[in-house]
Amino acid sequence: MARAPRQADIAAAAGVSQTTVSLILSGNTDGVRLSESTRQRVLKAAEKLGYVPDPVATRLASSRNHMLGVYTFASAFPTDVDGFYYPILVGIEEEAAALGQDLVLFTGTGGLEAPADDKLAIRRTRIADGCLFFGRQVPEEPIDWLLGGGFPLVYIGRRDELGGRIPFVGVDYVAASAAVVDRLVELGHREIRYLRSEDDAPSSSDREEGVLAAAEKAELDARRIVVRAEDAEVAALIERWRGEGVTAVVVEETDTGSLSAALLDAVAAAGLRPPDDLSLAVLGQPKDHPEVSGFEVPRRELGRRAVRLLVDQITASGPRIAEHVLLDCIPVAGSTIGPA
Amino acid sequence: MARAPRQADIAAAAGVSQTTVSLILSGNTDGVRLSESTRQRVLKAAEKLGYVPDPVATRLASSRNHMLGVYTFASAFPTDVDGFYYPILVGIEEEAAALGQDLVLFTGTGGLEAPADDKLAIRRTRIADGCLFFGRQVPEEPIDWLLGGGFPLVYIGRRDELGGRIPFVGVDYVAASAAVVDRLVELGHREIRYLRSEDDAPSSSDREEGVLAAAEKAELDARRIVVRAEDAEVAALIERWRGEGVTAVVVEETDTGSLSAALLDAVAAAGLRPPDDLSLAVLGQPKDHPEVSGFEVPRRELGRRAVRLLVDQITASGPRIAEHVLLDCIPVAGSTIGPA
DNA sequence: TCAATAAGCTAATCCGTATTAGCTAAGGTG
DNA sequence: CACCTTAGCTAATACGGATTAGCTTATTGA
Repeated sequence: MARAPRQADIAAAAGVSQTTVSLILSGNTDGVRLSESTRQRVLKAAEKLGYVPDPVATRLASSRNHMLGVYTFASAFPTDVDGFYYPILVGIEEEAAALGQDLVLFTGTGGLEAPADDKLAIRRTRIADGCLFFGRQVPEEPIDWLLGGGFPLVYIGRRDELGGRIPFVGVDYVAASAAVVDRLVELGHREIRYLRSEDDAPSSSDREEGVLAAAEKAELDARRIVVRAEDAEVAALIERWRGEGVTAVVVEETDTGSLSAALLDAVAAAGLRPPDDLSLAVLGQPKDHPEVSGFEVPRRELGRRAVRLLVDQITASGPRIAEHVLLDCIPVAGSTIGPA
Repeated sequence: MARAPRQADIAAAAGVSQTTVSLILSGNTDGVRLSESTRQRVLKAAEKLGYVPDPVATRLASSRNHMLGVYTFASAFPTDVDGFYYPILVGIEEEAAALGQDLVLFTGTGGLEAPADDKLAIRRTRIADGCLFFGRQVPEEPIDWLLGGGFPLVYIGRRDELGGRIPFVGVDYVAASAAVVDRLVELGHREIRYLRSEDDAPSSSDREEGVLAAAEKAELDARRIVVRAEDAEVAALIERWRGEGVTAVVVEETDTGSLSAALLDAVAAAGLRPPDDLSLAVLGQPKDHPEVSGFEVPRRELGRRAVRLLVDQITASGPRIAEHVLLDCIPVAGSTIGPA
């Protein structure tokens, strides 16, 4: 059971020092000069012995090992919100591969663990050159600790915590949501309702902000527009809105997609057919309903961009600057929006 | 920018040596004795400084880092065979989390790279304590190299290459497929066709083997049973089989699921309604068709089991033995099989 | 001919932790 | 009082590669 060959083994085989081997194998860009013949001898010996640098040792000595961490506060492969995060992961993997980076998925971050374990788990991320984070809430203390230590990290999703020091790649839900309402207004709608969940994730607030901004611009009565509701209450709301003369309904799309699904079901159950009986828009893309108007969240691009930002941070020489990127959504015309 | 505290810093703060700190923080189960007061002093200092062991250094020194590699020969998050491998990954993540292991996804294994890169990428897996492999083909040379070096690895899917030295967790397609045909025979079917793709993956051959075994047991004419075809040819086959008096069709389910989908479409297009007009079984579970008879591949369990086997190998003290595990499929009664 | 230069290489050290061998001082034994 | 325990701790080194300072030999210049 032969051990993996080290630089020292190559050195012995080629009759040089370990230093020489290291210099040759790592490119030797410095002022140190080595003859071409030595170079060849070392390279040949390395090839013959099947040498592969030990990434752990490399990292310890030089602090680069071409590994990016991926830290999710839930499961990296979620089963319940099936498919929502998946395209982001696809984007992450694609870009990481393109940039020659491996991915380390930190597990043990499930709900069972105590926050203390979370702290430890987050610190573990330091084994990688940098780390991507996803999740609703930011555990401020460990993240602050990582940032303070100059550890490169990028959040996926907008994060304003810690005084804006957290670099992130987010989605411009405000603009995209406003655009949807703008379009409805253009089509003559005045009685619009915006249905959102009780949950207070940043992405929800952003959408609401966009909706309200567009409503104010159009001088609609903002107070009547926003309606918070649970899935079960949606059917009753539809009935009420009919009485109020509502001509358009906008609903947010969350990661579980249950609220938009409830709305679509309720509308169908009430016998209303969009866009004739009611205009319908979803702020996001409901699963299995490509015909619904709204916008598409560039999830794959989100992943790719986050990886690029992270690698930029890792390779940046100067003092690190928190970078904040907001990606535009792609409008989806759909067939559920029509004139009032 | 304060550097992360090291054991040496704790040692200085507590007035002891780095060795003492290491012993205390790592549990010190050996014969070395330390007083309770020193213990407390060190622990307090560690707590105060916010010490976290450097995972890289730990690994370099001890050769365990609680990281399991995951090596896929394509993308870890495949977009084309969407969802087929996903449950396996879910299982891997669950079990890894349960066992306190992180996951390293090795990328750069896409189609663009030359085989030489594959070799390098595979060797890179040595950063982890062990590695899981998926994929149709086994790149024998690098795998042999890893095995030869005593590196723990487990394949997902049956692998007979390298003289059976490759540990794996597979699925007993032979038995599951035979069971499906047995059931058809019990119901009185004598003219059965087995539709499979041209592709020669082990999982395909296994299914065929099971089908043929059951056919022979029932003394059916084995030569007429197996039919290899492309998706496009399926419609024509259906027509032919009607003429031949075929009463039951069995189709294999591959990772893309395109062949079974083609068959289901063709049957519907021909106006045949199973199980009355024709009995239909799929050797696996076609996406979005839970009503079809056949069996369910325990994909999540596959992932979980592979992780367990890998961790067993890593922690095994004695000489490593290639372990081969075959999991049973879960029969799916479905509603597309009936009496002949 | 003697020093200055340059070419080609290596010794030594570091990164942070784990581990082994062994040292010291206090207490006990014959 | 010399001898042995034993408790309590540390020096030294390994792990594998990166890096810096500097050491030999030729070669050149005056």
